[in-house]
Amino acid sequence: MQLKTPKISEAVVRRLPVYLRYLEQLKERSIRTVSSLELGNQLDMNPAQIRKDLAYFGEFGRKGIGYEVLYLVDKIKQILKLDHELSVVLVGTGHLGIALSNYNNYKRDKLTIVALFDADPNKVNTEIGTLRIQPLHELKETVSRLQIKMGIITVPAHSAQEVADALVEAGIKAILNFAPIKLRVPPKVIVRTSDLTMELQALAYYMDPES
Amino acid sequence: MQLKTPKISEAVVRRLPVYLRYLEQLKERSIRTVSSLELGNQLDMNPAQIRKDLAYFGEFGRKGIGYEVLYLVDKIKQILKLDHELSVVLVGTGHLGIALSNYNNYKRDKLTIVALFDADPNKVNTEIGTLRIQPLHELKETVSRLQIKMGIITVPAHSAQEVADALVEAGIKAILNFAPIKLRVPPKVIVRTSDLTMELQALAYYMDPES
DNA sequence: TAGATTGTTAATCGATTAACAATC
DNA sequence: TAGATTGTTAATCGATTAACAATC
Repeated sequence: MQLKTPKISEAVVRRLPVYLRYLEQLKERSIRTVSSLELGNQLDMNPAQIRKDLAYFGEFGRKGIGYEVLYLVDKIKQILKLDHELSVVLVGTGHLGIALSNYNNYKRDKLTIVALFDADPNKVNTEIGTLRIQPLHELKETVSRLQIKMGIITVPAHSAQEVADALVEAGIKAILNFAPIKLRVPPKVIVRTSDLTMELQALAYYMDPES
Repeated sequence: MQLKTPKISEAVVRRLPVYLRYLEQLKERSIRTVSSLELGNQLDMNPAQIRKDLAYFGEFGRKGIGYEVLYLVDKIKQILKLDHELSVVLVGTGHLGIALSNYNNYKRDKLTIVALFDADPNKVNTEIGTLRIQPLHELKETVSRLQIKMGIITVPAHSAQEVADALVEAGIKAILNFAPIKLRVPPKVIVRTSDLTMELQALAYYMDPES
């Protein structure tokens, strides 16, 4: 029911989970309200930016008081659509895949990994947590039966494009890709790539050559 | 020997590994030269941006010709300091930690994970690849003996700050943090946090509520 | 009421893109 | 030479920050 949507930049969307994570902590500590100034101090961000980010989506605060923690948590979850059930499929049950599928255990939202796939016949039909690893030929049927919208790719680079194609074919709307490769998908499908080794390489730049 | 350094933005530094990754592919395919136009097409980026990014660090191309792949690969590695040996320590040998330590097997640069640590006595002294998992009380001695400059944190959120403190105390200059928490470190230490669940949450925003 | 803090407009800052002279 | 493509300046675009009236 978002009426005012002037056009939200990706930078804003990426900050919302940051706010959410901290607000969840405040919630646990039973803190009722928080100001943008306090939030900014804790997160090393400009308070004006925080107010502006939130104001894109509505008037969530009260002048002179600040933001009510419980209310804001709910609102941000709504904005991020974490209040709807959202089923996720993960392909590639190596160490990274398993690490991500453990996310289910900690989750506070309705984003759930509901199916695991792997090409390795030795892994197929073994279980991780409560989920059975399935063979890839079951992908399409499972995605449509469980109404899965989002996919995570944690397979080696050489098979990532193939898996992406299969996910798109199965009707997936968004992909979080951990393979170090640029995926080609139709424009309607959203891809976000997270390359852990590239992060390391970028960090090396800031290393002081001496010392 | 970088003389001209007008002040490079983080956005630029984060794009260099993207260029590098693609150039490595061209190198493997024995392609000699590439233009910014071609690079831009392949990477979905603006060619002017690519030229500008590279020009911050020197004149690497030739007018009318483009960039020589081998030369540019070397230059970018130099800029990112991937031509120096750079030793990395990883703390937390859960699935994510193991996934990252496998990076050693694929590496094309001199960035190497040389030590693994874990708090769990059952893991200590077991091996992952060629590395023995060490107990945390050996951290400081190992970091200084092996001249380790960079650390990766893949422990649960509740112990991440403690580990960060220990890394800083041991003399680490940069930290790549995968725990979902904002770390407090002295200003001279560089921290980059990569929160995989936040990526998923941000992606949920773009989900079409219908369909 | 006085103090605090929002939501929002205006000012600033920085990053991206376009354009083009230089030149291979 | 003619065509291609760089390096770089200028123009544009967008994001961040400051400032402040509104108001709890």
